Formats: sequence, structure tokens, C-alpha cells
Amino acid sequence: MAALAGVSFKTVSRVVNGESGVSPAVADRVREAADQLGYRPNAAATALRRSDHRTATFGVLLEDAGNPFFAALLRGIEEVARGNGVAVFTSSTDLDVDRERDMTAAFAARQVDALITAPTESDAQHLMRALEEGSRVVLVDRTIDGIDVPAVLVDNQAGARAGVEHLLSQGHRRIGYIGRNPSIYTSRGRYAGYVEALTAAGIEIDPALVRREGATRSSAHLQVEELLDLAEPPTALFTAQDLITMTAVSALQRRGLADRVALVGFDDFELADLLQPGVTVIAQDPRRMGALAAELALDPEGSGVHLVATRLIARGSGEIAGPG
Amino acid sequence: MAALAGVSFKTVSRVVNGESGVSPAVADRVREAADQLGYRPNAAATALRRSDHRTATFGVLLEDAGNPFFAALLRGIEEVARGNGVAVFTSSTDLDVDRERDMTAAFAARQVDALITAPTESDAQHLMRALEEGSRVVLVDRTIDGIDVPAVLVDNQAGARAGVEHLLSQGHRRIGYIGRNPSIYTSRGRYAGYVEALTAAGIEIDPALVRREGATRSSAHLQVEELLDLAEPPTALFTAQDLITMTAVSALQRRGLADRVALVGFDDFELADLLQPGVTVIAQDPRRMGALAAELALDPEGSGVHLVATRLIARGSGEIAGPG
DNA sequence: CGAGACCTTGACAACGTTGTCGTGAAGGCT
DNA sequence: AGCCTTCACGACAACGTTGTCAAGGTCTCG
Repeated sequence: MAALAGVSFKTVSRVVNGESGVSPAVADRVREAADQLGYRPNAAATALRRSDHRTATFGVLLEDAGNPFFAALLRGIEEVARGNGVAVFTSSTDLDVDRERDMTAAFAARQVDALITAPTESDAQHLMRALEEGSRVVLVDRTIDGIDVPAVLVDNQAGARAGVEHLLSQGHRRIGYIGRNPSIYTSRGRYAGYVEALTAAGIEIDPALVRREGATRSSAHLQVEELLDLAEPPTALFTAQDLITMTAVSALQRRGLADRVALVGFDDFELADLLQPGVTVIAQDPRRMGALAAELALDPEGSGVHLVATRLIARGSGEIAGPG
Repeated sequence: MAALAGVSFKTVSRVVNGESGVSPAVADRVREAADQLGYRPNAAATALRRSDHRTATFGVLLEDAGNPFFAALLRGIEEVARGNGVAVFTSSTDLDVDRERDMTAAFAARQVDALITAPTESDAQHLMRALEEGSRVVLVDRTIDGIDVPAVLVDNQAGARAGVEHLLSQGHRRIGYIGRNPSIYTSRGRYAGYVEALTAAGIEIDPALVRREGATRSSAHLQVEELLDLAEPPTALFTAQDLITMTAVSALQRRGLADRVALVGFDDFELADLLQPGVTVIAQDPRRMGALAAELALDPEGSGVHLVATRLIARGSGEIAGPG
């Protein structure tokens, strides 16, 4: 390569990196030779040698790339990354703490410039280590204590509160809550919003109407069934995540209750408008969240907690009137 | 690190890589020191120096990680990769040929062990180069001529034929076809299956009922509308991809035709069973396809075309009787 | 007890780049 | 013309590892 252009390999490096101090004639010759041979700098060597240790690589760690929320978030990250010549490692954790740690380690060993992660647990130690090793860390969707890094979050509490208030305004008083394990950050905020809305309306929380166990689809199904089987079942449901909402729709339909029990879910999802009735949701903007996170990851000055707004999309299921 | 254990860094390398020729006592001391310091080998240096050039890294290039089909495929790849200590780069191409080439180049520059790709176009040149540079290449969902690499495909033609035959067996004769641009590999096979089924039934293809333009959701919407607006509209639709199917459901519902016009779609999708009527589909198994592709990528001997079966899932929309 | 085989360990080169510095030529100034 | 500055380029070290080889120690066996 260097030989073909008749220059030293250092000059090639200069041309490829757009450094000054190369005469236009030589630069052209080098570029020509590079094109002809299809020369590409070896990323490993570059990463190894550069003083800034930049690899133009991000690591992204999400709960599940198969979940539409995270899939959209990933797309948002990808988009910004691609625009900046950054390649993106992805991995899903499925809420498995060990897997999260392993993948954090795997990405850190590969010297990612930034780790964008939706952390599963409250332990920040593995992230601290990634920081020490020179990766930036950006939290997305979830945050944890004890680590000062930029984060892109949603005001889960306000969103959930708005959803529950929407049900209250339709005359519902017995509103069931089905969410995931409180160990999940988003789950805590959403439940707090539920409590806040009911409390503000002077309604006491009925523990029998609250289900916060499990994180799988089948467990969610069981929770919905149990709520509907109560002697005094709820007249409305607030479901705190897309998959739970879908499960609830399924259960309601199977019992022929889809147009009798009101439903508002957190997270928008595909086809929510085509179901009968359409499903009223608190929508997030995961793509924007991802893009924002990637921008924070790119910017060495990026910091702070960035809140992305939610909005209520009324489609029918949330507008079923209560007994009032 | 080496100093703490009182050995040379070469011995550390031996212990970390599990090479033989280190006494147990020394190995223990090294491991202890490594734990204490949180030592992690620098992946760039390893990749640079190893004679086999293994980076334990895959690149995955799909049309759209936000599409549930590809999202599931990616999860399948991830799973197998993680089990083998391989990290996965991902990027979506959105059918953009330039982007595909750019990302192929970006992954090749990062010395991925394998590139798993659903190629957009018929030009194999960029893949040839990746091969020359030492990456394995595995095709998934789509294949192209002029390159001999392992592939994981679906028998699109047989699947589509089965779907159209299903509609024929319900008495339909005017069956509309809405698919994507024939430049897309899967699109060609699925259309061929449609033609094959109709021809075998002695029905001539009516060009007015066939729409194969565009690849976006809004264009699909237009196609459905146009078919339904025909003086002699089809009594059944065969939609060749998940997003088109969803679009068709939406259009049919809007016109109140959902239980009058039969519908069979290629690709299963979330909530297909909860729509009214449930949507009959030709289901693929994208997760398995991804896992299989990853296994082929891992195995230096892996080769050949692997077909993954489709199956028809009847849910109602495909069982609406025709005029016959 | 000595020769040879084997085992453990370290020294050193090498991977392909970037950072630093030196060198020689060209250009500007008096 | 002579000196100083600037510019273009190359030589060389260095990044953190792996591969190769040699050195020294221990063991085996006659």
C-alpha cells in the first residue's frame, strides 16, 4: 500500500486521518493507491495506538431487543451512531444480572467509547469499572443511585398518574394495577404514579387490586385472571408495560370483557389502534430516547438527567365509563 | 498486574488464555492478582496479535431491527453469540444499498469474525471483500448469486403457495397480492408462490390484482385501498410481509370489510390472534433462523443453504369463505 | 550419578497503527 | 548570499498482547 504510492506508511496514516502536512500531490497518490488496493485501516491497531483510545464503538445493553420499546430505542441509537461513524454492539439482558455484568465486561474489554445501558439492578459497581476503564456511561430508561452519569429517562410517575387520572375521570373507582417487579426502576415510578393519582382522588389503595409480581408474560396473564376473578373485580385496569397490556387485552377478550372493563396501558405498541376497542396508552418516544442517549454518549460534555415527555393516546379502551 | 503476581506478563497471558505449561501454584497467584486488580485483556491488542485474527465479534446487518421479524432474528443470533463469548455489532440498512456497503466496510474494518447479513441487493462485491479480508459471511433471510457462503433461508415460494392454496380452498378465485418491490429476494419467492398456486388451480393471473411496488407502510396502504376500490375487487388478499398485513388489516377495518374480505399474510406478528377476526398467517421462526445463522457463523466448516420451515396458522381471517 | 527428556518460565519480536521527533528542502528576510 | 523559519516527509518507539524460542530446573531411567 505504502509501497504502491511510493511513500512511508506514516504518510498513509496522515492521509487517511486527514492530518495536515501532506502535499496535495502525494495525498492524491496515496488515495489512489488506497482505492486500488481497497485499503482499510485496521481498527484494532488504531484503537491500540491512539492516545485518546477512541474506538468509534458503542455498547448497548437493553432488557430485550425483541421488545418493540427497546427495539425502537435501539434504532434511535443506531441512527445517531451511524451518522457519526460509530459501530454499535448490542446485547439483551432479559433482566439477568449476571448476563448484564458479563456483557458490560465484554464491551469494556473491547474498549467501547460509551456504554448505553438500561441497568437491571441497583448495583453500579460494574458500571463504575467501565467508567474507570475509560468508557463513558449513559443510562437510558432506567437509572441507579451512586453513579453520576448522564441519563435519558421518562417521568414514569407523571405518566402513570395521568393514565390513572384518565380512568378516574371516566368514573372508575376500583382500578386494578398490574405491573412488574418493584426491583425494576420504571416499575417503581409507575406504581408511585398510580398511588399518587388515587390518593389525590381520596381513594385508598386496595392491595387486592395491586399486582406487582413477576416479569414474564405468563405471570402477567395469571395476575389479570386473578383480578377479574375477585368477588368485587376492578372496573378498570392500569397495566404498567406493553407486554402486560397485550396480555390484559388477551385476557379481557377471552372473557368477553374487552368493552366492559376499561384499560389504560403504559407504552404504546403496534396495532393498539386496530384492536376492539382501541387501546388507550401512555406513549413514550423510545426512538427519541435512543437518539438522545447516543448524543449524550458522543458528547464528552454531556451530562444530567434528560426527561422525555409521555403523552396519553385515547383510543377507546380507556374511555369506557365507570359505574359512577 | 504481572508485577503483583511476581511473574512476567507472558505468564499472565498464558493463564488468561488457559494455555498449558503453567504450574498450578503460579496460575492461582496470577488469577488472584487479576481478580484483585480487575484485569481484563485488551481486546484490540489481542485481535491485533493473534495469528488466527479471531476477535470474538460478529457483525449483523439487517433491514430493520425495529421490525419484529428482524428483532427476533437478532435475538436468536445474540443468544448463540453470547453463549460463545462473541459480541455482536448490529446495524439496520432500511434497504439502503449505500448504508449496507458502509456498514459492511465498518464491520470488516473492525475485523469481525463473521458477518451475518440479510443482503439488500444482488451485488455481492462488498461481501466478497469482507470474505477476502478474513471474515466469514453468512446470509440470512435473503441470498444473492455469485457468492458461495452458508445461508439460512425460508422456502418463501412454498410458504406463499400454501397460503394462497388455503384461500383457494375456501372458495376464493379473485385473490389480490400485495407485496414489496421485486428487487427484494423474499418478495420474488413469495410472488412466485402466489403465481404457482393460482396457476395450479387453473386461474390466470390478473395484473390488476397484483401490487408489488414500494416497500413502505404508506405505499402499502395505498395499494390496499386501490385494490378494494376496483370495480371488481378481490374477495381475498394475500399480503407478503408483516407490515403490509398490518396495513391491510387497518384498511379493511376502516372500511368495515375485515370479516368479508379474507386475508392471509406472510410472517406472524404479535397480537395477530387478538384482532377481529384473528389474522391467518404463514409463520416463520425468525429466532431459530438467527440461531442457526450464528451457529453457521461460528463453525468454520459450516456451509450450504439451510431451509427453515414455515407453517400456516389459521386464526379466522383466512377462513372467510369465498363466493364459490 | 549422569544424560536426556520434559516442564515451567521469561526474553524478545511482531501485529498495524499513531505520536514524536529529526532531517532536508524550500521559502522569506535582511 | 546567508540565516532563520516553515513545510513535507520519514524513522522510530510505543500501544498490549501472542508466538517463538531459549534457558534453567526437575524428573526419569539406566
